[in-house]
Amino acid sequence: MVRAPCFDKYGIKKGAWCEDEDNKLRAYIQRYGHPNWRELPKLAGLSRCGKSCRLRWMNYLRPNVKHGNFTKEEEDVIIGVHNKLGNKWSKMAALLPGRSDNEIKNHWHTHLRNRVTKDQAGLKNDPSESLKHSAANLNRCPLVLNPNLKNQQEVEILVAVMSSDVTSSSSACESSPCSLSVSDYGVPSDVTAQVSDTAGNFWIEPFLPDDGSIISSSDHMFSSFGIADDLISHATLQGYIIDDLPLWSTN
DNA sequence: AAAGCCTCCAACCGCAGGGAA
DNA sequence: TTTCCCTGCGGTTGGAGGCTT
Repeated sequence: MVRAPCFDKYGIKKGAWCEDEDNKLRAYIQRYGHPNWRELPKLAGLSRCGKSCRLRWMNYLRPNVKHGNFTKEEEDVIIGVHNKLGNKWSKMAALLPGRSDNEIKNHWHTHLRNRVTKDQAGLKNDPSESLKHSAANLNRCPLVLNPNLKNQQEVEILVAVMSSDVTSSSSACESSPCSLSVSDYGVPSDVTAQVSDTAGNFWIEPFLPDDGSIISSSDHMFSSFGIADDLISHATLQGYIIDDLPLWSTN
């Protein structure tokens, strides 16, 4: 189910990755990080283009990346966000720790699109029912219900804002959800300061992971939490990074 | 058994945005 | 201000494996 390996006219390898290549890429990134994807393949001894390396890392080799079946809860999140924002796979990936945008996109096209089309066909006789249905999808999100979640209130706010009309989100951002300070969410100020330092170093220095999980989360959250950028403060999100917990458990 | 069709997902491609020079 | 470079995003494709006839 993968493309057959081949070489282009510049000697760049394309197609499926072999285990040896994976090991080289993983080892290099774990040791030096990825300050420059373009240079990385040369330095790591890979006959690949930088883009290909990045993709392989983000979709497959990254620590904590999840493979296999999507849970009902994950699917509900995807459907809910898709209802609100359309094909914003990276936004969905930001809300589903461990899932890549590519995987979400594939899952949508192969499983969810048809399901949603069917649902909507069943609801189209009553447009108001359709709206209720999409809101219900979001409100069923496990991140609201997960009892283990530490920053429950923050997530509730995120979901509440997402559930509101997108067209009003800019004005809404000027009101309470976006203007709330870190302390408003119950994140200790000393911890926040700690994280801010870490975040600052993150941009300057190549990361040198202890266990990989930290990399995963900070990389994930800082680089792609576009929805949160729009709707809630970064400071709020940093709470998740400290804990390095998934937003919800998937069993 | 085998030929043709379908499904699914890893990987590729092109473009847009942001930052540096 | 403009140009160049790099990264990330989203659409699309290739092809292995499963299914149907």
